[in-house]
Amino acid sequence: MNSVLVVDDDPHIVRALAITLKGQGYTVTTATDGESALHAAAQRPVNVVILDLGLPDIDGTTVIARLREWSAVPILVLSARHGSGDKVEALDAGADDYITKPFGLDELLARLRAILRRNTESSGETAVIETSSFTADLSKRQITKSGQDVRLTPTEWNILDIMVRNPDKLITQQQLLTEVWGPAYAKEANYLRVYMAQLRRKLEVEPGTPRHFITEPGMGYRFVP
Amino acid sequence: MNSVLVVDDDPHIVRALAITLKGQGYTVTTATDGESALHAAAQRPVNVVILDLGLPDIDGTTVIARLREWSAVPILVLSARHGSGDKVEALDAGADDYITKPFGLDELLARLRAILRRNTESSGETAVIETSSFTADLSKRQITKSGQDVRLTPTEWNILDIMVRNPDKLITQQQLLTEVWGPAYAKEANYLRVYMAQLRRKLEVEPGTPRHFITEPGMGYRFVP
DNA sequence: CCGAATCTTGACGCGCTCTTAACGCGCCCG
DNA sequence: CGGGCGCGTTAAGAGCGCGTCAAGATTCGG
Repeated sequence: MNSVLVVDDDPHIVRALAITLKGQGYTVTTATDGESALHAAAQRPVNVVILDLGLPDIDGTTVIARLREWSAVPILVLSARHGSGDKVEALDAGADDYITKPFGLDELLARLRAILRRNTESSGETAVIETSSFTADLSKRQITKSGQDVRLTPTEWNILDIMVRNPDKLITQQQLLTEVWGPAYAKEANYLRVYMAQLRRKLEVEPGTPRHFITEPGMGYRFVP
Repeated sequence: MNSVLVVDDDPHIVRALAITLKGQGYTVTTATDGESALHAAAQRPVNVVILDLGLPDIDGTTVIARLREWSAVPILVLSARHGSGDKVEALDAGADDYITKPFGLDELLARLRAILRRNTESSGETAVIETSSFTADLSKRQITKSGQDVRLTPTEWNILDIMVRNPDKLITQQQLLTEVWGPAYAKEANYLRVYMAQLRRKLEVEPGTPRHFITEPGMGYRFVP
């Protein structure tokens, strides 16, 4: 899922971090000097770099600067030095966070989560659902059918949103009614029939014989991509 | 330029930080407890929040969570406690960075710069947006329409900025209102109608039939280049 | 302290969406 | 075989959301 590049000149630290991170579900690549770190980062895109400043060959700040020449990958810096001069230098060179050794593993992991959260949020995951007759982009709130944009009213969109987020799953009428209109309308099955017809007319190839918005008689509806 | 909200229960620290930050060119708002901090953030959008965890009324982690309910503003946490438990809690609640007191001012400023750099980098990928009727240069804050420069008021610009940074994406009215006016104005859909009309009159070829600032009835607006 | 630009606020009309009711059809069950 | 229930379809009135305009309030610069 998330890939991390760990760079430290001490093999023990590298190994300990690698084991911990793998245990958390990260994919881990390692390097013990600046050159191989830059090489590794160029070989395979990573989601975040954990970088020790005290490397044998290149100065840590230089590594950051060289990385920043072509990559915007988040960098989390480790350092044994407590002086604030190093911190300022590293952060201004383009690092995203800075921890001084010795550090708690839980803190490192928390900062890692914070960095990754920021990153995935801003890049905006594109959740796109495709069917044989239309395409739905949930983040853009946009529907396309054979190249043509389809306009949905708010209520239509609410229903579609729920259906599409639960593919192949049966959704009872009460679920839909309470989610869209509120619990007070749980008995108004009429509304559903009207709006399901609207959706089918707008999105199905043959609204008469629906292929994606399936009625399960007596129970509810089912969306099949 | 960049606005900072400083929250700390110690007025001395608040004042010292405010003076330092203003000296760096930031616009500074202050608060000495959680409630007024949330209120201040709701009144007017800020670019970053500096938050002390030890507030007299609300727990710092709760303040973070309440802020995160509606805002993605970066949060830099200060704390007197060194235990890693607090750090993990605050970071997982949605904070972006964490410094323990006492801290060096230069380190604080460096971390602030790192946070703000991240924020503007990720959003400001394409500086220039072109459409069939006008050209927008986000870094220069300049709009050109058929060779002629167009003057936009600050509010007009804020709206255009948000729309243009999210092309083809539907932006709900609440999103626009909270981003531009603050969450306190989330219900004032009137403002949007007025300003959207202004933008269309200034930027669209036919303001009556807009091609770039599209209304999605009942949902929001969409910018299509 | 004054003037201009900008923001806020209210009123009005139009179009669209939601609501609601009526009708026909097919299926299940008596 | 016939009645009832559930579902799909259609249509029409009511209400709401949107665009527009204009005037008062506020801010900002000179």
